[in-house]
Amino acid sequence: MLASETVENYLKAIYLVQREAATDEAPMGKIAASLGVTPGSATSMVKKLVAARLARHERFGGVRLTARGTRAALDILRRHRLVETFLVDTLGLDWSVVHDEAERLEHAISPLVLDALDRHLGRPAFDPHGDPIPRADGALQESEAMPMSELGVGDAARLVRVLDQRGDSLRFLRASGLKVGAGLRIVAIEPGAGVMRIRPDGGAVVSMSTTAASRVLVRPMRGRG
Amino acid sequence: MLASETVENYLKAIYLVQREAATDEAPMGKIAASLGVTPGSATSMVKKLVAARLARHERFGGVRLTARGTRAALDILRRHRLVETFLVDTLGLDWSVVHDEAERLEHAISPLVLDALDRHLGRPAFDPHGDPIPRADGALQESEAMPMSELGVGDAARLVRVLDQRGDSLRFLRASGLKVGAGLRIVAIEPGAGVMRIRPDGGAVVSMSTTAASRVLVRPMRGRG
DNA sequence: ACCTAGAGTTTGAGTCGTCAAACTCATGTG
DNA sequence: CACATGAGTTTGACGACTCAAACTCTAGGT
Ligand SMILES: [Mn+2]
Ligand SMILES: [Mn+2]
Ligand SMILES: [Mn+2]
Ligand SMILES: [Mn+2]
Repeated sequence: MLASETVENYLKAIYLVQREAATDEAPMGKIAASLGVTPGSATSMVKKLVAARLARHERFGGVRLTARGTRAALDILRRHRLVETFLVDTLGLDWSVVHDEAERLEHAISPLVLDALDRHLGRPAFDPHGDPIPRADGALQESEAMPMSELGVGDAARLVRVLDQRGDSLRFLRASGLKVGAGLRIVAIEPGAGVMRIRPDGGAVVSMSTTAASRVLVRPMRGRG
Repeated sequence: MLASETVENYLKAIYLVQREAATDEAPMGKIAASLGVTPGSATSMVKKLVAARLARHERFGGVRLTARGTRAALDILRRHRLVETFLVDTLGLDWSVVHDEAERLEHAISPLVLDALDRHLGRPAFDPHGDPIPRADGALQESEAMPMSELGVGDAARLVRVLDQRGDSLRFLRASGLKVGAGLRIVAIEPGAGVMRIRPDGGAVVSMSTTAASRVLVRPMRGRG
């Protein structure tokens, strides 16, 4: 709203980097990398965010959003994920392309349009990738899930979320029958090769690296192991 | 696409100013005014458009888009009007607010999203204000219509288009029952006061200045005068 | 304790789009 | 025909954002 498109992108990037850091601080280099910008650019923008009381930062330390910064980031994340949901559910686009589209559209959505979109979509709680959609008041509840890579041979599970937003990853998953809500079973693990073999319900067995599998979140089901 | 958001706004503005000029040339001052920018800013941007072969211009003369510039402007106009149609038809927003929303969204719509939107809306030919939507190939057909101000007392007509995009004008028209497609009849004209009185089908008589009425386009119907 | 590799910061410069204010031009009225 | 008026242009400056490259700090290993 008050923030420029660039500031919005930084806030969202810092929020996401911060979430995935153990220390809950976003390293400057990861912020820069996630925005495709040099570390120098990130440093100078973070200075502005600090001046605007949206982030805290001390020289050579990590970046942490303030309450206001976090609130703003969640607002942008809400726009992003509602737009993704709209693009898939209403317009029928593939889940592998909507992230990039939403990356631009998220900045052009007014509160009025956002609310109309939310109502039109039936106030969804999750986006097409299983990411939770922050509510209008900023509430965000992550779903209970574990990395698919932690399952054992014979374990059954339901796919609930895909963290990797890269188009080719998403296209591979869709082509394999691994979509949000799908059931699956681990049929083999090759620790030496770093590969696991997975059978989606009603589909053919596919192989994935365990690192790729660690970015796919599942909810285990009781099923004969 | 290749053009920045600012360049897109200039192209669209020049196109629209050019269309309403008798000479088919856009005066620099009108371009500047329609964008809310100083004449100096418009002059320097037009220089860039000329360098990019999107417009032609000679010092102290009018601005005229090249074929490429016109094509680009029509593409932006298509995005703008399809977005407006979506906001009204799909999201249920009021026609008085969608222009400003579309002014931002039009720059964030990729060809992929545009086509999905077009299909979802049933490839509409007109936007909520009755403005024709340029086709994907750049074809644009203006509808046959005359200013309501040129009707005489007793004439019946159908409202086909509203040129004025100002929110309060549109809210007044909607509140009066004067929406696109509505029938109406002129019940009185006061040339001295510059006012005409109109009765929308099934509604109460309302007064409008003839200048306001000249921005409302109608198609006359055979009806007893 | 040192010292180095890597992470982060600073500086200086460049692009884009804007404005204010000084300037130039075209025109039509006296 | 002069010249005032208004339209358009130029200039110089600024803010927002970016990069390359020089610089500085921190941490880990020896
Ligand atoms: Mn973005
Ligand atoms: Mn998502
Ligand atoms: Mn616009
Ligand atoms: Mn319109």
